[in-house]
Amino acid sequence: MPELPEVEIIRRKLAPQIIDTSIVSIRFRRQDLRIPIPKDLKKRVVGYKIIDVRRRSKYLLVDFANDQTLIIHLGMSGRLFFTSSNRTYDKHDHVLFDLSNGKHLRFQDPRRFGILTVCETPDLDNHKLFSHLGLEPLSDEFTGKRLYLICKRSTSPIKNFIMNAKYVVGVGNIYANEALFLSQIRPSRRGFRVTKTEAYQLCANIKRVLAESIEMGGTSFRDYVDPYEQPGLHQLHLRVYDRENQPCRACQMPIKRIVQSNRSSYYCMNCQK
DNA sequence: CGGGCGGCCTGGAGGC
DNA sequence: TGCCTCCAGGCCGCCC
Repeated sequence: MPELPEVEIIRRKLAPQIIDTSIVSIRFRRQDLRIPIPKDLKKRVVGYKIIDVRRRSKYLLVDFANDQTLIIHLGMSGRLFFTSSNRTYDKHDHVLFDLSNGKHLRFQDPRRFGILTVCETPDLDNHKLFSHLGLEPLSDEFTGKRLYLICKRSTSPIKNFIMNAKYVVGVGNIYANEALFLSQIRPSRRGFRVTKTEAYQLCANIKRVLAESIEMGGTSFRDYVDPYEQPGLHQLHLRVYDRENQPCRACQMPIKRIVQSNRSSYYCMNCQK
């Protein structure tokens, strides 16, 4: 499941291969993703030079020289990878891009929670999918001080809070659990009960788990692979996520699983208060 | 108005 | 081996 680190890895590996090329043709096999793929997408991007590949939250952004930006979201099960032109189709290969440098990219997404759309580059921040988005966790604007100031006002559980894209983007279930473990805070603790010191630690630990995962090539649970279809290694280093009843890596107590807002939360009863 | 939660979607796992 | 149920989860939209 691609969260911020996985999307960032895809961006880094894709960028040097596709910047300065253009899309020669696009073939759609299915257009009914979470949002229907716009009918005029081809017309807006085919034939124009790719000038940048960016990331905002879990969205991958491909900028074209004609001021159009292709917006790609991988949802839960999406994959974007290079392939040979004669490879047989998987039933979930929905979109195929042929590039001017002879490479071919496929967008595959069994669950179809993904998004493929386009907008005028200058309008991106006002786009419906982007206008409400909060801070980038790896940016310098995301600080312990700011995290403390906003979570102080929140009555909701801290885990829900750090997963809320309105405040900080890109932190999904895996990394929220991991960062709270490192910060020794239980996921059920209310935002306003997090102290200033803890908020500073939580901020640092969110940055730390995201950066660690990027270094290890991301977390590959079920679906994630990079553009060369290689899985990451971070799943081997998870401290609490998906480790119910397994010993805590710090104190050996069995890891506990609870459900919050229909999502599994994992924590150590002994280490996290 | 903050925020909880249902629903979208499919494959895989587990129970019987 | 097959059928059923449940679960995974990002994100919008609904609703309290």
